[in-house]
Amino acid sequence: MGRPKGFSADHVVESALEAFWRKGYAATSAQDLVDSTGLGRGSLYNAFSSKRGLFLEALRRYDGEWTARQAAVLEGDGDVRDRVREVLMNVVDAETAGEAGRRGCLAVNSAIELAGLDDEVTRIVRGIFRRMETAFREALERARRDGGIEADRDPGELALYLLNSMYGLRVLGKTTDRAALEGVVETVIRAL
Amino acid sequence: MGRPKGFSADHVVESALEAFWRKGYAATSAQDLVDSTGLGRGSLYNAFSSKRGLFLEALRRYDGEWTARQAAVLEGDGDVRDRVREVLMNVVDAETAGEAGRRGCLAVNSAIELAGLDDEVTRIVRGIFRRMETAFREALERARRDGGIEADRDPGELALYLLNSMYGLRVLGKTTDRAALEGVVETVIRAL
DNA sequence: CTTGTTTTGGAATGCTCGTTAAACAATCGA
DNA sequence: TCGATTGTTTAACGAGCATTCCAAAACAAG
Repeated sequence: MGRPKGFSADHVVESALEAFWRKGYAATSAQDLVDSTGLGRGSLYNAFSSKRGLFLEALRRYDGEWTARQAAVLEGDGDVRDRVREVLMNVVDAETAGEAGRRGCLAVNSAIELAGLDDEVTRIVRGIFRRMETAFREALERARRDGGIEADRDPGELALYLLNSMYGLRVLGKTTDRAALEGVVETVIRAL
Repeated sequence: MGRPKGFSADHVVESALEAFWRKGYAATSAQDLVDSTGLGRGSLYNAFSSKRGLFLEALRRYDGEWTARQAAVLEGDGDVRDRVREVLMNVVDAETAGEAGRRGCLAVNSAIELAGLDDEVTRIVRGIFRRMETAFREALERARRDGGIEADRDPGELALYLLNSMYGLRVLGKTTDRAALEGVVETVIRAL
């Protein structure tokens, strides 16, 4: 009953995600969201209850898309080093993609801007970090059983090490050229 | 000539630095700066020309203090791994310092929030990154001459690797407990 | 068609933002 | 002592903020 919505909530969240990703939470205004989603203010506030509500939705969407895709790479078959390289090179690619590049990772950006200041954001970000850490760890555990890495290495410690390196790339990616980032990726993998 | 200033510019920049460090650039208001520095608005805008001007000053101060201190550790004597460990553990200490902790690194925070959006900020941040990278590289070059690390390693590549790891710690530090961060530090150093 | 319900677009709200203006206070050289 | 100069204080500014409200519009059910 009632008038049907004239927009797809998925598409709106996607547009909002783009805006928040590019400028951060505080610097993205309600007007920016109106412009980027194409909705009127009323519709926006009717569908999502506030700017923060829309942001949380966008952050969850980011988790469901980008994080899921990266985790899936680690769940695939093949040498663990190759899979880790693919994940890290996906980051390098994203950061050096020209027009759409240098946006960082929304989870990292949000951790820097809002962790410790907004509990729900902190919770979601922690979830994203943990999800990637688990994906790394499970890939390393499988590799250890298959002889892909030596038996005396600790998959848990190495997983956190890889997570640390990956998020380091998101920071260095802001100012560093592609060749240098590729060098870092190789050095990181050599330690496995 | 004229009325003398009733405040120390150094102290004001220091207070502003604390405020920007805790909440970021956009989320720190002019009122926040008035409160944290104790100056009136007029005096603030008379001494520094704008919120952005004060922020740039704070960022330069951060470079002159924290970055300089970390670089100095790398210039000291002793095993290069011990010196690198000290630098990385300084980061872990800062992130897990309770009340004053989890603020991240102002250069990293600013890179995430403003790199690519503000040219002068980008320039300063790039300078800070380069300064730390150089400090790492020179320490590694000395170690390679002294036999501290093997002769076939590339100090330039390793320096960027360490920079990457250090800034990764600033991200993970937002949500990760101390023991895990210490584990990362050891894994990073083992790769040297 | 009417009635009930929901969405829509945009004007309007109160508030806070970064910044400026102006009157007043403190110091200096003469 | 007095004018020139600079710092301080506070009120005020226009702009933009997130959010709310409301009348018109679009549907479903009866």
